[in-house]
Amino acid sequence: MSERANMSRQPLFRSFTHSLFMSTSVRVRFAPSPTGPLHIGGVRTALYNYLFARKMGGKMLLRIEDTDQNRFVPGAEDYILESLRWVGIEIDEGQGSGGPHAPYRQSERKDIYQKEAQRLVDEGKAYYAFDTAEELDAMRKRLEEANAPAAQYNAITRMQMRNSLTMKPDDIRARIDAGEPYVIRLKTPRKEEVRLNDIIRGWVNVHSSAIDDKILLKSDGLPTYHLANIVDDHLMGITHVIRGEEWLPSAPLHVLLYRYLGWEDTMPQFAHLPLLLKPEGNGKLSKRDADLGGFPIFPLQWTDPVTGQVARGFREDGYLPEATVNFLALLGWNPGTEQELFTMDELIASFDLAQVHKAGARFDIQKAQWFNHQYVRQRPDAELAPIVQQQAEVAGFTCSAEKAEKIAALLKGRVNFARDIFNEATTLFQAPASYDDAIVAAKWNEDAKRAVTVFRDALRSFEGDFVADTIKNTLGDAMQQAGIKQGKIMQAMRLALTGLGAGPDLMLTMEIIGKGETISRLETALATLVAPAN
RNA sequence: GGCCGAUUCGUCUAGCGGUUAGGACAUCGCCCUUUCACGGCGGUAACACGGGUUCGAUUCCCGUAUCGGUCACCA
Repeated sequence: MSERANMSRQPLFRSFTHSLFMSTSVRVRFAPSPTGPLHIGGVRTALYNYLFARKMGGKMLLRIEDTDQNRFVPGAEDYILESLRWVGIEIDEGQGSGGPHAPYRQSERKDIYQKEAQRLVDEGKAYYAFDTAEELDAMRKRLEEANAPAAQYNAITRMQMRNSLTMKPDDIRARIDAGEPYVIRLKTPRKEEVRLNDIIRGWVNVHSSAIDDKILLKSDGLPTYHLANIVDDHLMGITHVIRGEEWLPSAPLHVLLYRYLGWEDTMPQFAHLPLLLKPEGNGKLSKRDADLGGFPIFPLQWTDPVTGQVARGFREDGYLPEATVNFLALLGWNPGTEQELFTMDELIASFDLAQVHKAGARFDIQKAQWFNHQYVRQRPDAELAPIVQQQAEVAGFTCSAEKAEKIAALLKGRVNFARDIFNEATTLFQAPASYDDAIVAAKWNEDAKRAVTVFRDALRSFEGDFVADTIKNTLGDAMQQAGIKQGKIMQAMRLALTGLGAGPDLMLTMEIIGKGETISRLETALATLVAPAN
């Protein structure tokens, strides 16, 4: 008795403090299930929660919803934490950060849910059910054959099933004492209109007859999502539940639960976010789309601990966190202005739940690439340099920090991904091993040969700083003296130096490879290339 | 199928009774340039359909269609 009283005191106390804080402080939570890598849609949900929390000066919580022991995947929780950290979502309270409502892992809060479920049973708002999986199947089959509107365990069918509403009290006690497995089901009212005012969607009405007698507590003693999320949101003082649209159909059930648990006056407000859809075709975005389209739908790379299969991640694919966030933020929300590029602080400043779009958004990786392009070109050269340097070293070249920085400056505006800078820069490390045949045929003629020869000679006697400006002057003067129109021979010059017909600024290219290498490449070209037959 | 939700250029979206229906991505063209890009400028391109309400509907209401979600001892 005293133990029981003691147990119920804590939640009551929390409930009281909760209502005190309610009016002054927004508290939101991101509550993923550690069943694998966090989907990019989950990251967006977390982001919207975070933006809202920061905007309102509130708190962002992280709760791990691991009430399904069968679906537990090792490493998934760490993956979630690391993903949020990578995109820059800071957790104020919760798993990994601690806080006054610990533990934040639902599997460690078992007793709390059991007590609340028991309370509902005691108050006649829920009941024990002993039906086996086979009996449930049989019931559904029977109802389907009878063309019942809905094959569900509800106010009508519950009286034909094996539960504490149909069985004798002694029998019930005996079965429980004997350890027979049972679940606790919500006694959903037969006729009742359940209303809910969604921040994004407005009023949503559902008749209770459409809600079945949901299982609240499973036979393994753990709660289902429905019970756990209500109990925790209440105890943790959550003021706004911002989650995916897939929860909208069960939201009325949640309202009912708040009511039955006696917490309706402090019930959080709901906001159901639109879903992320496949780039083309029907349905929601899935891993299959990622494999097919060759793009990531997970924030970080993930290796399945069982199959060893690797799923690509935004981070490993070269997306910058700020680009990922910017892209995600605008997938379903927009401030109504024409601004496209936002820092996290700017997102926070302009974010508004009421402006979240209602319809699902197709996932368009091209837009993500464009955002990445914007952020790559904005990045200081010094920050891009180490990436270039590392790739160069992996490829077997030596590359000074200075050179890497120059390369970054030369190429960052041309690429979508930082790693493509090096891919476009190979001619800056290596003399051409071959020459583009089409360009040779079109541009390598007597004038070109003479131009390259004259320029080489000019460089041999060149003194001073070998930089773009002086190189340009040297080339210009040499061509003028030789009576050659510069425009006519530039592609041949590029061909001689890089073997290619296209590329970044040639003067800067020469500056980066240096005078000696420039002369050497020109000589090699003169020795190797023959003019076409005419 | 029942229930819930949604529906503006190919895509992301602005619009909240009267607009030449705006922006961005993509696409096309032009300019810039030694080239390819980048960048700049410009073009093509949308209110799902049918009824109402209204002097007037992209906007409000009702149907239809289509799409999405959901109907587990998963979240």
